[in-house]
Amino acid sequence: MPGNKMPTIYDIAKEAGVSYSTVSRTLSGFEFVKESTREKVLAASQKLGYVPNQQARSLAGGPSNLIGVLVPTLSNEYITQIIHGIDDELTKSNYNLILYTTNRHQGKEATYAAAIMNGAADALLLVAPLITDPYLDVLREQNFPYVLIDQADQSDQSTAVNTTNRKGAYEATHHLIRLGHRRIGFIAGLPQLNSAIERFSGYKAALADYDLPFCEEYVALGKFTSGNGYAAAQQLLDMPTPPTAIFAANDLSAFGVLEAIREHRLRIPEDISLVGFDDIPQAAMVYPKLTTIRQPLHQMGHEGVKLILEMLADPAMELRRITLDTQLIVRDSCAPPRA
Amino acid sequence: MPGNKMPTIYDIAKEAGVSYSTVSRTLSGFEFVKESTREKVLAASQKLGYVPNQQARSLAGGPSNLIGVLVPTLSNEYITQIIHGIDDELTKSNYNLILYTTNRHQGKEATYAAAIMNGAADALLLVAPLITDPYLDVLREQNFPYVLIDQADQSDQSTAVNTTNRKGAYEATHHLIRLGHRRIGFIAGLPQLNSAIERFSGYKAALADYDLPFCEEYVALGKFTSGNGYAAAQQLLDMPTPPTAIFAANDLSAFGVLEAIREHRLRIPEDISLVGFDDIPQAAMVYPKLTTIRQPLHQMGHEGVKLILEMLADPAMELRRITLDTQLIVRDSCAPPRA
DNA sequence: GCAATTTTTGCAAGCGCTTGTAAAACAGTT
DNA sequence: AACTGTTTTACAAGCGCTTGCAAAAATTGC
Repeated sequence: MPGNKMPTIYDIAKEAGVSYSTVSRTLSGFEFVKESTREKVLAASQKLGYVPNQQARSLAGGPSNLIGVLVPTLSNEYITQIIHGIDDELTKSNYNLILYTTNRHQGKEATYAAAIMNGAADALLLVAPLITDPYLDVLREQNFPYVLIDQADQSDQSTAVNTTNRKGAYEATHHLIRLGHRRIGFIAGLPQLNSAIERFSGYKAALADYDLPFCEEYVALGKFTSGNGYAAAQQLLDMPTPPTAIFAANDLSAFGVLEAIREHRLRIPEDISLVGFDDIPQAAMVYPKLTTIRQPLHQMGHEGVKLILEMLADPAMELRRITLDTQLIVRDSCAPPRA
Repeated sequence: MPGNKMPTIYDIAKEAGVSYSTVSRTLSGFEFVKESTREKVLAASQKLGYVPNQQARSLAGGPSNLIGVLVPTLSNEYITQIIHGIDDELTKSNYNLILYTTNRHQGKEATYAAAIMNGAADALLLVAPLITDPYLDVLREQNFPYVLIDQADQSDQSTAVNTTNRKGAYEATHHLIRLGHRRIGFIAGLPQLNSAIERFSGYKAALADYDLPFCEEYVALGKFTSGNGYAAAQQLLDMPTPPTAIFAANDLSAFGVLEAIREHRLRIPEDISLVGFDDIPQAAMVYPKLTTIRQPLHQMGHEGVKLILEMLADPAMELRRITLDTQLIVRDSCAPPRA
């Protein structure tokens, strides 16, 4: 609102002795501008310290050079890391990032999506969105470029970046089985998220493959937060015959489990083993260091950006789906069960 | 760019049977609109699913409803936490957040500032900026609303949110002295940052107050990163008579110190004590849990936003400076020195 | 060296909105 | 019922930029 007198293309047109449309042309696309003219314009804009007004540019039909990033929350380092990856990759382009956090008011995702399509950004990156909302359809109908990160839509109609959630969970469980555990608890994630569903499925598959019974009682809802993970673990630990190992669907809930185990005066990994999922930075810092399934968080951000940039360059780009590999990271939180 | 046909105020004007400026007036400011008219307009805009076009609005002189947040990097949880606080508080208002990361290209801060003043955002929140750059002056000259978070400018001419860095560092050092340490190493932060300077100053003051000599050799440059903290600690630990305690100017570098200590096969806190600064979430999760000085990271974000919102509401607001209190958090990384 | 091209430039219109100003509608007075 | 004084609405202009179209300049071929 203040910003007294920034130079406009008119100013630099006058300075360079050309018309404003010539200025516009040299500055944005470079169609048919004589080299000498271009230089004059560039010099003038340099001299006056010209900075294009994005609002005007985008209003007039140009790009806003903004990519919207929609995240559920900022309180989870898993999200933060992905954003970090996005930001890294975006910095290489000349797009900027506009961040929307949806956790508080729900239903806000749809509003945001509307605002974004209304020119606020050129494209949208959705990080772990709740897919139940119908705004995806709107985006798709309008042919607005977007990519899903860590959440595929059931209908398979969106370009998305995912990881091998099921396989990862399978490996985590298998790791525990291999160590000799037979009573393996599972702290489930938010059932609205595909990743949570797949991890659960991986857990069950491993159990089945090794002829271990699946017990409903060994499953508790952690909702991907450490608070709920703590509560869920309490529930498991208070059973008459508690599990000898726990696989938490994400690191954050694993930290809650850690806390609960400690309160029960049990030692890790001697008394009980624990595996997480995500490998957020803290996982390597807690004591004992957490064995977990690594998701390439940064890379997920990178790939998402690359995809969106491609879509922007080629609006007719066909649907794409990238699945990144997860990896078992063995650290100090697992051991064979007590004899 | 796609987004076929979003309804505009013209559409809703037609629908409501009033002129477009009436629509504009009821939708933004509410000056003198008859109640019945307002209702008609609101109903129409509801019906058509109208979403204002921010670009146009701001171009025409209205606010963009965007707050720019300029951060040096996203790889430090200390920054992330502040952003989190900012975001929380912003969500309550109806501003959105546009994020600029400056780490990669340097000198980018100035470019960003220019773009922002050029209408990209209504105000600017600068988190721990390097104050050497001259763009602050530009902002001030143009009377553009901004607030500094965790970095006061020397000239005391900016509204800012700070913490008691000096006092915190003093207390950290004092804590160590009280435990009986006499050789206390210091891992310094980035000397361009005021916080680093003040923490150094607090360290020296405590030494002086308790008649401990200040030794240049006990000071190593950690630059606020864990990698550099590690290297700095190596340097200290390899001295003929190494310190019995180390005060790291931030938690991140303290983590590096932790690593280095471990490699030297020393135990914490038995062989050597360690204090950090910031109290990022990891501090409570590492082993041993880190004794540190807490900065109210979230709150810093909150206060910053509150200030900026006030400035936006009252452009003539006088300069303001808020200093939040730090707090010594005693955990498990300190003990008296060996006999 | 001139017409026919082709490249380059300039003008006008318009993106969706705000806002100053003028006109219209309404009230309250005599 | 005419006249003020208000409240409410409509019109026009313009924010800074892009872009289609037409005019101007440069280039080519003969």
